[in-house]
Amino acid sequence: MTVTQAARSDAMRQRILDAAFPEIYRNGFQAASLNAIAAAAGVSKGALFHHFAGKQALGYALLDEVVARFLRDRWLAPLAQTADPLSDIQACFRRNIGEDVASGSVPLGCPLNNLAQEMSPLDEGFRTRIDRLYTAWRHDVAQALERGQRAGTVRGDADPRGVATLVVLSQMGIWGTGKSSQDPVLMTQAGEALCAYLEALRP
Amino acid sequence: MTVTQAARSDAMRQRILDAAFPEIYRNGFQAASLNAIAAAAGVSKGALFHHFAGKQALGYALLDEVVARFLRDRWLAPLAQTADPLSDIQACFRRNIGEDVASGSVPLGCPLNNLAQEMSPLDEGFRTRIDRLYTAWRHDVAQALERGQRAGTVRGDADPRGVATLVVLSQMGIWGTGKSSQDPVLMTQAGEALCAYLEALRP
Amino acid sequence: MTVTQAARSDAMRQRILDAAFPEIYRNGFQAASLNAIAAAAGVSKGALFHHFAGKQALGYALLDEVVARFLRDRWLAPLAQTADPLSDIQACFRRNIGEDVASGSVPLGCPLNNLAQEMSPLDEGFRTRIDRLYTAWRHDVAQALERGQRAGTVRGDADPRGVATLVVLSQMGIWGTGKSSQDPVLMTQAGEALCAYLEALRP
Amino acid sequence: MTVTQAARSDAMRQRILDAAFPEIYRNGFQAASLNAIAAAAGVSKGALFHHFAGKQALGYALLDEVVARFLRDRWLAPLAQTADPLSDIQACFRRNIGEDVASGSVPLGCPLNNLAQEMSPLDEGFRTRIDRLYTAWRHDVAQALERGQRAGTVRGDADPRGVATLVVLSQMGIWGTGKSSQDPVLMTQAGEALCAYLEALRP
DNA sequence: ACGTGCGGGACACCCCGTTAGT
DNA sequence: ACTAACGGGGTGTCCCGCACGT
Repeated sequence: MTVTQAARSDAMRQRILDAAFPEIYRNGFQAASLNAIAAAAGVSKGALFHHFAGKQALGYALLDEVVARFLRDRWLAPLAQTADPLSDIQACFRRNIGEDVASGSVPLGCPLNNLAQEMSPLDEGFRTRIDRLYTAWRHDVAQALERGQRAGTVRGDADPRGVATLVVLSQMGIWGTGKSSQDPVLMTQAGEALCAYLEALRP
Repeated sequence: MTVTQAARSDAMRQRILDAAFPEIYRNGFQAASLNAIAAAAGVSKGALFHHFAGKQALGYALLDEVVARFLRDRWLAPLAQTADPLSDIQACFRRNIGEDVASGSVPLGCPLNNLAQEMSPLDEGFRTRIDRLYTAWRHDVAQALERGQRAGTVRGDADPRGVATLVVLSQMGIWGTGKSSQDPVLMTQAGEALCAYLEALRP
Repeated sequence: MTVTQAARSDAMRQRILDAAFPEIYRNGFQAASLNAIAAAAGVSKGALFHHFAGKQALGYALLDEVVARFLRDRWLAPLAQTADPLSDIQACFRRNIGEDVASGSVPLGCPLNNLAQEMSPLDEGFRTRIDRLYTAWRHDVAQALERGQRAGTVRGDADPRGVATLVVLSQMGIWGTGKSSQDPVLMTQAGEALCAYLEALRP
Repeated sequence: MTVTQAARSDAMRQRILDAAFPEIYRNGFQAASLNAIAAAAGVSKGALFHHFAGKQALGYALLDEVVARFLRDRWLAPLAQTADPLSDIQACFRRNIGEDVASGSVPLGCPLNNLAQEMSPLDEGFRTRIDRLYTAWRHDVAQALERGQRAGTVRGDADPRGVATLVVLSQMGIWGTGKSSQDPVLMTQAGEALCAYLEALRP
């Protein structure tokens, strides 16, 4: 009983977020329509407004909850405790590129990068949240590389933070390339170019 | 008479494009307002629709003319006939990053990349034009690298196309990083990470 | 020919104002619906937006044009050149009260006073325009009284500006009384109380 | 227990009314937001609807309780048993005008008059309640004047009801004038014009 | 070639009220 | 007695594009 009301509310909130994600992912934040999101979620606009103070708040929640989880699952978790970060980073890129290519759908790029490019200069709240995610990303990659250096799987003279910056930056570029080229070969080739660079960091 | 009329017409067309560029650069294509563009150009909306069939056509023309020229001047021309491409690419990145950092304004990223991220998945005409520009970019960089290999300034075992892909992709990533971090240091650091990578390609 | 376009435009603008007046008169400015106004005028909302930058601008124009003319015709013109202002002011009150009572419709009060009560504290632009009208009103009444003093129809020891203030203030109060009482007798009695006061100002 | 519960309930009801008064006073009844009122009262909307059947009922209660008390304290009580009504009415106007002027805040007029102007033509329930208050007001002033006539402080040939009507009507007008002019001098001058009129009613 | 008037539609916002639950 | 989730509707704004007319 006590669980019913609160649980139903959270479920509806989640339904809205789940419906908002693809809508915003496809059309961008500004062009996304709250009407469409509400319709996709099977929710009235009143309910949407009840759960989120406005479009901005919905976008913030999307970043803080959905996109952050997306990032954690796809990019951060695989490196959490690795002793051979170069291999795991390479694997991570190859796997994610492979999945995107295999899905065959129109390449929509990286959800986080999409929001970053569109909203960072327009809304400080967005920018802060996005920057926090990218900073965490770079931090985790750098930490993994340091662990690799201690484990002897990464050259000691490599600069973990510089490499981490380039890895994350390359992720942006690779998916951006895929988006405008719609060419799986080119995207794969871009990924391999990065992997080759990483290969050179082995002892 | 005839030449005057035609010249005036072209000038007005150019005024519209020049006004459209910052408007679209700042707000994105979809969020940009034709009213605002016409007002900024000091032109009636009738004139705008006379010169361009619609918003889409204006965007296409912007890409084909303004953005293409922008790309040529800032990134392609410096590599046109170089015999030491690595140095020139490094210089190019450092100069462009330096200018952006020095300008001190809110970082709006790369105009071409902005349109690529926003419009590539939504409009095939945009995607084609954008892809054409990026392909040319990669091609010119690859050619410059080959020239460097022949001149002995680039290691012979480097893959010109792979490196070119990574160079262009890094440009996307560096400016994307700058946009969401608003951190000149980070952006500079990212540029240096790329320069270090290029340094390793010298014989 | 040359007159056609501009004339049609002005006619439509006037249609909108004419439709806006009763809508705002009845419901107040804030509660008035632009949808309803556009529908009553037989005009699309796009056209409405073309002629007036927004609801506020429509309200301003209504004050500056329609209400100002209303005031001039009903209250200012009759006193324009009178030499016996007390009689003319009394006649003016009696006539206007009589018309309102005879119309039999629900008493909606004075359009200017309605806007004054609602919008003066909320919007400085409204307040300024309203104050300008009331100031002109008081000024014209005071001038008429001075003319009467020179003509010997008004006691010389009367204070024209003080009396004018009370006359205008009474107009507000009389129509306010009529609105809430919906009692023609009471409204007439209020008018007569003012007339009696004015009567005491004769030499 | 029972008394505690009932007392708490009444206290909450009062909190709502106390929060509703300024909100409606400032924005008008129609533009006032129940959400804002509930928030200002620190009460959930459910509680609000528990105590009042709807917005209308809340408005009625506000008139019947808060505004009526306001009227009684500021305007009726001072005349309750006076034998020199003219002086007391003058004093009442001067004090109330003085307080409003001294407060220095944006002049929001008379709460009762505000509701009268806005709601009288729109809602019969409002109109009835407002009319009742104004009728009582006029009645009390007339009675005080009659008392003055009997006490010899008011001329015997004055018409108590006519004068009372003009007094109340002037109150409306004076505060209306203050609202749109935002000019303390003008408001004071208006009050003095009324006081001068009353002065002429002394024997 | 260029300007104006105008149309239809979509947008985010947010309101008031009810119902299911505590 | 009181709360929170939720529904449906209406708001002002403003956009893009067309059809005139100059």
